[in-house]
Amino acid sequence: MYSFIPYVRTIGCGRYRMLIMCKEELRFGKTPNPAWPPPSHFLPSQPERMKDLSVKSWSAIAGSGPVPWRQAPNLFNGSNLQSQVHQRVPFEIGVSGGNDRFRFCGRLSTASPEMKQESSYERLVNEKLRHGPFERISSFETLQYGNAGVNRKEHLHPSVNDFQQIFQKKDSSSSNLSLVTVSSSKAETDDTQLSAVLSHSGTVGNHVCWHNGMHSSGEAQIHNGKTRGDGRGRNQLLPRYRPQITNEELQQISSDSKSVITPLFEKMLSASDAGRIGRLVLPKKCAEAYFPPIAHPEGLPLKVQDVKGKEWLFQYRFWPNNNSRMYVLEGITPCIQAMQLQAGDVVTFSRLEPEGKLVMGGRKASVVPSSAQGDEGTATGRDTSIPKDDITQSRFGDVMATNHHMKCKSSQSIPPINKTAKTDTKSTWSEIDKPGAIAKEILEANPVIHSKRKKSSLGAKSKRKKIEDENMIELKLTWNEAQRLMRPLGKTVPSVFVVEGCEFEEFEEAGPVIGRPTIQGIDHLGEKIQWVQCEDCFKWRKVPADALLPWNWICSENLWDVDRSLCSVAGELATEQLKDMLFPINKVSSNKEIMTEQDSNTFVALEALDALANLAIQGEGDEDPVASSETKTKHPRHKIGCSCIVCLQPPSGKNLNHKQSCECVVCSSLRRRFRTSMERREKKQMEKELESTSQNLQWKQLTEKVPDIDELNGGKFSDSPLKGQVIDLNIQPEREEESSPTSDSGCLLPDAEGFFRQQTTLGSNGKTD
DNA sequence: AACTAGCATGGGG
DNA sequence: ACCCCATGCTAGT
Repeated sequence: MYSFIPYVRTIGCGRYRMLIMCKEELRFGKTPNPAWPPPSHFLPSQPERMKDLSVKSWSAIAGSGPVPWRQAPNLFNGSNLQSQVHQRVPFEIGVSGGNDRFRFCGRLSTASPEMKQESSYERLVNEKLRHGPFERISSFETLQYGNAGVNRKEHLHPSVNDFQQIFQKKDSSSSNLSLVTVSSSKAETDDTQLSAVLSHSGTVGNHVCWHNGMHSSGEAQIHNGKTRGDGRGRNQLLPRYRPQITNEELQQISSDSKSVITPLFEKMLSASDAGRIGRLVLPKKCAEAYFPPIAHPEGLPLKVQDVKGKEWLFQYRFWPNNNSRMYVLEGITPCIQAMQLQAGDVVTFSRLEPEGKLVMGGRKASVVPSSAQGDEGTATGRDTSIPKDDITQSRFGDVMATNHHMKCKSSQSIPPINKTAKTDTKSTWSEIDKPGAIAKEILEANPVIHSKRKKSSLGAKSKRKKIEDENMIELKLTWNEAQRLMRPLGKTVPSVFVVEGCEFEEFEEAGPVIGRPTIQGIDHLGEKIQWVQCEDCFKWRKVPADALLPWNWICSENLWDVDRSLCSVAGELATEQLKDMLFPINKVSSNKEIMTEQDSNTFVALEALDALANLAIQGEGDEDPVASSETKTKHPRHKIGCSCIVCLQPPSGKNLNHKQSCECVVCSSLRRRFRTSMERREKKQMEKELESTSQNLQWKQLTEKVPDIDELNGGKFSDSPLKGQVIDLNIQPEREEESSPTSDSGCLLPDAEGFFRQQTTLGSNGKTD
């Protein structure tokens, strides 16, 4: 089996978790697939349920045709269905059965010569594929039409009956591939064009793959007299919008056996989508393809049914934006809430046939389409590494493929290839993630991963977010680097608990996620080494620079210096040397304080605190309230001075584990930090005060010389408070002072206090000794 | 002041 | 260079 199962664990550190992959596997993943896996790899044995599905999909296609927008008019309250030409986007359906896999490139709504045309994209793909084992992939014209009894001319105007007849004629036992193409134009009625590319393989166990296709014919939607196509061509939905409705979802939606579901598109909810504003930004292409055409920004009320059958009324509209449009669905909050969706989750839009109802579904980000979990190896002709920096993309491209086999492996479902062409990093989740663990992980992390764009924003919030994201990346890398530490250490058996549906492995004894902090250094030979402190004896030992040490590293684990593998052996690092290493810059000032081992611990603690404060485990309050962190750390086996993340986690505010006089590592470090921040704050405040005083003086002198504004206005406003305000708002220095110090020191203090109070509970008034 | 509607911005594809 | 779209911003309510 074409397996690609990286080592993945959900690592819990409070509410944070981590995806870790084995380096080997990552390497493997990054390696461009030298050859396309044999077709069989892409076509696993078809689960029985897929047969049903294929039938369903098939009938859906036959029955209604994959019209982009076919919602019954009564579904929108507004009856002002524009009569403008509204280009319907064709739906392509491919069928693969057995080892055959076909790809249909044609756009049958257009004249036949165009069927032969491949988009450059398709060409690219074909070129690529033709050199691989996929030579079998058929170009459109090689497929047979004969059985269907539809000649090319007829393609343009078949009736639904044609469809049905075609399918009735289809010998389902035949292993031949039949292709039915239908393009229906009913311009005389509603200008609706119907087009579809259908294919069917009679092979037992075949399945219908489908995806939404769009015309590449150059026909474009027209609105406001403008062409609605974009420069890039509208022949494909972005992969991230391709529907990946799971079988379960499909079944849920089409609980009525007579109804069939046509997945249209889906979208991951952004923060603003899921926000209180209740506006879902619709992908333009999807909106134009599948929603009713709207000519005016006010748009239309749109009835959408949720999977439970409940109907919602949204306002489907657009905003003019840069000579374009932004389509939004307004009033979605109740629906989103009802579906318990949030940012990062996915909303899906489907059409219920034959009613033509729009159906909106939701998928929690933490839910992996079940078929993606089990149907490994159904990959399309795609390559096999994870674009590390584009997991979402990968996920979308790939889960789709494994997802109920509904997507045709056609030109348009191959963006991952395209991606590959660019990045050479490729993978399918199915290949990677047999149990779906990765996908799950990724999906869970999606809000973060998917926030590329969020980073782009320039607002303060976004900047903050960006910083946070960057920090996360940094941490991630660090953790990736330390992945070996993340593995269960020897005999350690983690206890597993579940938080918000996510499994965490808690290493009660083997420690949490971060390895033993070390100090990088250079030994007398000039070689890079690192110093590590024994957890038991606190002596510093020299280990190779590349040694990755468990958090609870002790002397006996000193494999590199057997002579110093006992705690009883003296350390080779003098306190003074250590101090130099720790505080190289503050060498002079540090003379004031004698560096003690406690201090070094504090330093480590500080560093770790800084880096990991946000990661600190939240779990608190369930500890023995009597126990003091001085005598008992969160880890039973840990001792004072342990700088592991768990031990560093200060006691909660609820448990007064620390007294004001507490001298433990954490308390003293926090005390020191607080002192520093206080000093800094006072200094800043003094500076500000000085500055403002001088500015005040200057201002006074100025205003004394400048004629009064009242005088200029004939004294009309001499008593007006506006006078002061106008001045105030524009130049009065106090204004600036008001904001600046507040944001500066003013914030610092509460922060420090809050932090201090919350983290150390050294006193309810936040005072320090 | 809080909320809403809709435009503007700008990073990224 | 152009377009998309997430989200900021702000006038209006």
